[in-house]
Amino acid sequence: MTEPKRDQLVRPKGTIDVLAPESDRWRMAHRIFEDLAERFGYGLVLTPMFEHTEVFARGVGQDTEVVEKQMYTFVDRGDRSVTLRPEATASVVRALIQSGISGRFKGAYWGPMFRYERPQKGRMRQFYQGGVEYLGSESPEADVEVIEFGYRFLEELRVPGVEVHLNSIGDPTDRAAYRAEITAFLRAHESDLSRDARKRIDTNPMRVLDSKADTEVVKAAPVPIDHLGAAAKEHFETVKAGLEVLNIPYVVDDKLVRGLDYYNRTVWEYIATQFDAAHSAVGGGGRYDGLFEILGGTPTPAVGLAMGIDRILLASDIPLDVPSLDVFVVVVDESLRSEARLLVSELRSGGIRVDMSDVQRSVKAQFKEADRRRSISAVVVGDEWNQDNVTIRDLATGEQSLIGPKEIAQWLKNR
RNA sequence: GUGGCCGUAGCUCAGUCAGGUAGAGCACCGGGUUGUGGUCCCGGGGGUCGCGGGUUCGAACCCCGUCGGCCACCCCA
Repeated sequence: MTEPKRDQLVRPKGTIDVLAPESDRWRMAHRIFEDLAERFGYGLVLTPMFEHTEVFARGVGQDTEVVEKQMYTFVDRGDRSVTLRPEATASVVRALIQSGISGRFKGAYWGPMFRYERPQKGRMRQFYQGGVEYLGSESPEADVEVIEFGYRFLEELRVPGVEVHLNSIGDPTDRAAYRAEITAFLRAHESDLSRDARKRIDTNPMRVLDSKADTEVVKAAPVPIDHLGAAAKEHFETVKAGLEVLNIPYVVDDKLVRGLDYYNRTVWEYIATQFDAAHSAVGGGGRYDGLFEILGGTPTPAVGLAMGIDRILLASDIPLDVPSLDVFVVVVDESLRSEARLLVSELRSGGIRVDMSDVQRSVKAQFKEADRRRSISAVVVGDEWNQDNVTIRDLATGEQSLIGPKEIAQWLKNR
């Protein structure tokens, strides 16, 4: 990180700037995400980056960490309380309700999310998520498809050592009975619990299960998966069977509960095992059949996920040294500069990645730049131009030949 | 929000313990090779040592504050 000079302006705490070539990886991640979303049949959903605070307060849950202390909330000039979105699911559901769409709907989104917290690697105040929502279906096949989506995304971005941690937290009716049990258990062990855990006994007892400070105590605690109703139980079994059909490995983690209130039944996280716990969760999702109602819509079953792009790129093995140009045009004779410019323009129109120097420089310097820019080839415009030829050099092998300018595209295809 | 470590050139860092007005490698630019990169050699540009204040004849170095980064907790993406 570069430090600011005197009056220099710097970015806000917990935000990042991403420049090339590092941003090449972001571009690639975005392309893979969009491509995957299209292959899976998810249409693009655009929603505002801020909402009326109420959308998240109600949607995410009043007693969640996110709403209690992480929201970027402010009052705008019209005296409305608005909040920078800490996640997108509540927004997408709000949008669906507002546009009056009902029935099956598959949508994908990509963009920045905001949570006010102490930054650390893989945990920023503005971070990026790509996610999909599968709305209007209570079928376990929808759960399986969404889980597969995230798994393939991580596969295509070459994230090693991914584990799918899977659990079911049941339906609200199952949870009422369960809540009484977990509360009683926690009360009985109250003296051994961390302070934070004790505070949660009344507000959100289930979340004590994944508190790292309380792993010992919680080992013997009752877990939601043992308290599923018949319907939720069957749903979960079908989801597991569906994953097996697709050869998607998973581990059932009966302590996995997620931090947002709207989930029911299936919940899961993708864990990058190469990392410590702090930022090993690179994505996660769950079923949220109750959210439409919470936000004032008609009850609609739904399942969705969010992938943490920042963390995924930290874990990804996608290399940086892929070629970023097909051709770098080297101008030998300044009198041919305009011709070279036109050649660059035509090649670009033909879909080829091309660049050249914007000022006169030595041939050596231009070749150096071609190399530094990770170009596949260098095309020399010099004396040979008068015979309607250019010299094209393969920068990896050093081989070069004389070809006509129109043959460049073909040369690239053949190499 | 709590606790700890750290901030010197674009990057990675040395110099801080024993105060005397800044260094290396890499990167960048130019030349050696007046039309050929990735190797080599030579040269060059670039820093009021994160910022502010204090102590001192003198501060990158000592003290205080502040901003930022990293790590753990918390929680999650």
